[in-house]
Amino acid sequence: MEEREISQAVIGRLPRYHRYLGELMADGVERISSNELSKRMKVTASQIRQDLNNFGGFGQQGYGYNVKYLYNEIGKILGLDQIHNMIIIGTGNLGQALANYAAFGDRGFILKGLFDVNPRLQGVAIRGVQVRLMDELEDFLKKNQIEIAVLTIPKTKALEVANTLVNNGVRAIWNFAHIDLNLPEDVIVENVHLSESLMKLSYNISRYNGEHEKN
Amino acid sequence: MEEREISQAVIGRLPRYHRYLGELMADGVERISSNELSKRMKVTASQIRQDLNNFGGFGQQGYGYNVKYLYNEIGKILGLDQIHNMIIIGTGNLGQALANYAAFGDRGFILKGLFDVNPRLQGVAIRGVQVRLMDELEDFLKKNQIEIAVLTIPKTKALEVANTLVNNGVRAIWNFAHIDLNLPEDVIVENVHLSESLMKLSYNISRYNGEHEKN
DNA sequence: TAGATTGTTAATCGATTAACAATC
DNA sequence: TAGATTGTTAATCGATTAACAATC
Repeated sequence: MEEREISQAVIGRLPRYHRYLGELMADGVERISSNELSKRMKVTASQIRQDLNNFGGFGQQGYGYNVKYLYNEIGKILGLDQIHNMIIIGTGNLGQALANYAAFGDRGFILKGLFDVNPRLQGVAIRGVQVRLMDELEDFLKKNQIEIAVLTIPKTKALEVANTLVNNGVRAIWNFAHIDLNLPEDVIVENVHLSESLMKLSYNISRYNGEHEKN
Repeated sequence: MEEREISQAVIGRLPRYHRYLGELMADGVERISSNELSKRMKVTASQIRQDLNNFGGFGQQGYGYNVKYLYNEIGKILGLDQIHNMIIIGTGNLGQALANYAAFGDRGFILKGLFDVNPRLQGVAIRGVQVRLMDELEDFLKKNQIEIAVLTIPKTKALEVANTLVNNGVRAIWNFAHIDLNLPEDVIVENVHLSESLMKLSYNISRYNGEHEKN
């Protein structure tokens, strides 16, 4: 049962395929060839076919791909057909923004709890989920099966909290803290480092200004 | 003056070097070798040296790198020594979260304006910057030199607003809308597609559950 | 059947790693 | 000077693209 790893480069492109296929579906398009999709997405048709064939043959020669079918299949590959129980740690601006982002629920990411250190937030409810204090976290985790935790807290507390999460069964962390969490190998960490994203933007501005000439 | 492009793979790593060097500085570390940094960051020493040497020789044989100097040099490469005037379009939860993120200011990203369609937000101030209605946007852009616009609005309006921005001198867009903005080549777009990030997380959970076996 | 388009193998390209001479 | 470590060239690895036979 030797299984070749699929590269993160490929995985990183799947959500974008999924998005485009969703749009095509909404536009009532029934089928699409790799060539036409390639034009819309500005990637090569070759890459699309290679990427998809990591997971199986979803198309048909001479026809192309059925949009709805491919959309669903990619959804399954991404685990969007499953329910994922989720909590958010840190109910500041960013935590609230994510809590309010209803679209996550549509994709099977169910918000089960909100936590914060600030007692003034205690009992406040966002989308029907009330904010709990951090000292309730461990107990809550023992009583509820939580798969994903969203970390929107300052980096100083992030590692400590992450360890608590992992020790109580959390399998995956969506990390917005500006720190690399060093956790056991089997814990999935997906980082969103906003300041690093802004720095890349900044670099590219300077590049266009010609500030990177070597002399 | 032929200039070889530096790959986005390299650029993508610079902010992380910068972050680690900042931490080393805070810890009072004066110098570091590529080898020791490689252990901390879990990348190869070779990659660190190759990456840095795209921009010049910042180290010294037999000594390593001066932490503070390298931190500053990478900061310059990333354009963090420059002032970048910035506005945020869409003052919902996410827009507010970003507006409140004070650390951006420290790095030279100055919040000059906030805009929203919702009249109830008009005049509300966040960090001393008041929210304006969208119909003031064009006039505001003509009167102020804005380099970066943060787009935290629904995807339906994003492209239209982006065009207005670009037509009025905005050079770079930090795009949080779930859409690919097709803009002129010289406009820098840095996408933060949160739902795609969450899908990657989700894929990796399923992968660990062994749900991706081919049979 | 003829045309279209996939799935897949082979070729190319680029990025990462290894090795080592230069030099502090 | 001897030891350490860079800067840089060469080797390897992996990802992307091209090509085309298989097949709907």
